[in-house]
Amino acid sequence: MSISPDTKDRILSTARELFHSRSYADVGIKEICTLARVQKGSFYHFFPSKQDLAMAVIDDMSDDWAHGFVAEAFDEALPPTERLDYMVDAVYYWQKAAKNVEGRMPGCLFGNLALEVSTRDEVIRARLNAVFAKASARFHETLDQAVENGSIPPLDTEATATAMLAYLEGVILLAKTRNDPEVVRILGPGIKTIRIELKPTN
Amino acid sequence: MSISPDTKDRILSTARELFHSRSYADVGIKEICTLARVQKGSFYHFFPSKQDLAMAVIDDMSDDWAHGFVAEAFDEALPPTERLDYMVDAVYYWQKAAKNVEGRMPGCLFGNLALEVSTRDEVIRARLNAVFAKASARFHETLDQAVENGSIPPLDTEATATAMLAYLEGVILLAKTRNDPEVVRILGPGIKTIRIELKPTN
DNA sequence: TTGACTTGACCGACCGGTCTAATATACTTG
DNA sequence: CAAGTATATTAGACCGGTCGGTCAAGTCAA
Repeated sequence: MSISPDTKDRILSTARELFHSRSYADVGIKEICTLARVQKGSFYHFFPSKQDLAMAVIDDMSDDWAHGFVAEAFDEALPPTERLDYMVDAVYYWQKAAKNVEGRMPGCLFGNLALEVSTRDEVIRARLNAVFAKASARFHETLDQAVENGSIPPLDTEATATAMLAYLEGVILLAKTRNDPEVVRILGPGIKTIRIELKPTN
Repeated sequence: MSISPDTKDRILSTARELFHSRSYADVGIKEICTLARVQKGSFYHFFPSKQDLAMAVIDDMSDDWAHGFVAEAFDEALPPTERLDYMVDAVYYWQKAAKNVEGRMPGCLFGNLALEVSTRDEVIRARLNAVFAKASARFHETLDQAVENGSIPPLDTEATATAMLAYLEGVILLAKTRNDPEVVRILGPGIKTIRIELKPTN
């Protein structure tokens, strides 16, 4: 078989799909290799361990997000409130599409991995935490702008931003457990009502 | 060795601890047996499979909750708003205590299992869904009473109840990823601000 | 010729689960 | 009560399969 320049990419995207639609522990390297049409030796040429693969998958998807629908959702041209709507809609349509293809709602890869491995693997946990921190920062900017232009009353924008991210993850968790993307559509709008008040600065 | 009448209970509580502090896939039956001081033959005498064990663990913990702090939190004697505070506080102190003992925040067993196995195991997924439905029902009652006694304006109590549960799970997810129970204390109060409006009944 | 990449056999450890034999308890009799 | 029997429980060796990971021998392009 000839050398294909995209071997690493094939491994990465295959692993990403499998980890997302099942779980970290449930997907073996052998299975990834088979689906990616790669031999084990090649795999370990590119990734020293399964843990390294997981890190690469996380980075890969995080980048895709940052340059994909997250960038669109948090477009500075959009009014702050609409950005939240956009985000919820994007999650809804994404999960719905995924369910139509696979029959099951995969949920959020980061959330899935976080709950599965963060008590066992400090390195992965830290990486996932960084991804969440970045996501939270986008909400934070949005809220700061909303407060600045007066569209919402002052509040603890940093805490509320994190709260909104938490809410989104929680909604996805429940929707996945119900295997019903409609949960996202119904509960999603609630994200705009979350408020954490400023701590009195005395 | 003598026959001990609580073999099944030992297996159950050991499995519960291990599943909670690690994950379903990461904990083997052999390890459970060793810690519970039980032989494999005995294990499979009481539980036909690992899946059955998981179901039993879920039921076990669900019952403990229902008769434990959930019953206290949703005590009808408490004003509805205080019940939400109680719930958040309980989660906070519980997670904090667990972290002090084990060094890591275990999060919510149900949430953990839901994200790990619900794409692979319909039976467990359905059971977890039922547990969430029961929890959501408690929030629902609470909100109905709050609306009834006028302490909050009318809203879609059913959807909001689910949204609150989602928020709680999301907060726990983020806290676990940060391995910091303080996240629960800081974001927790936000649960009372979540509102999902009634759909216009036309 | 070098070095990146591929091949696929191989490794020990562990997985969930099975099985037979032993043992303790409970139930039935005389 | 004693003896015998059925049943519940325990003991632990054993099974095929899979796990993450290794390795020596190639194959290719530069």
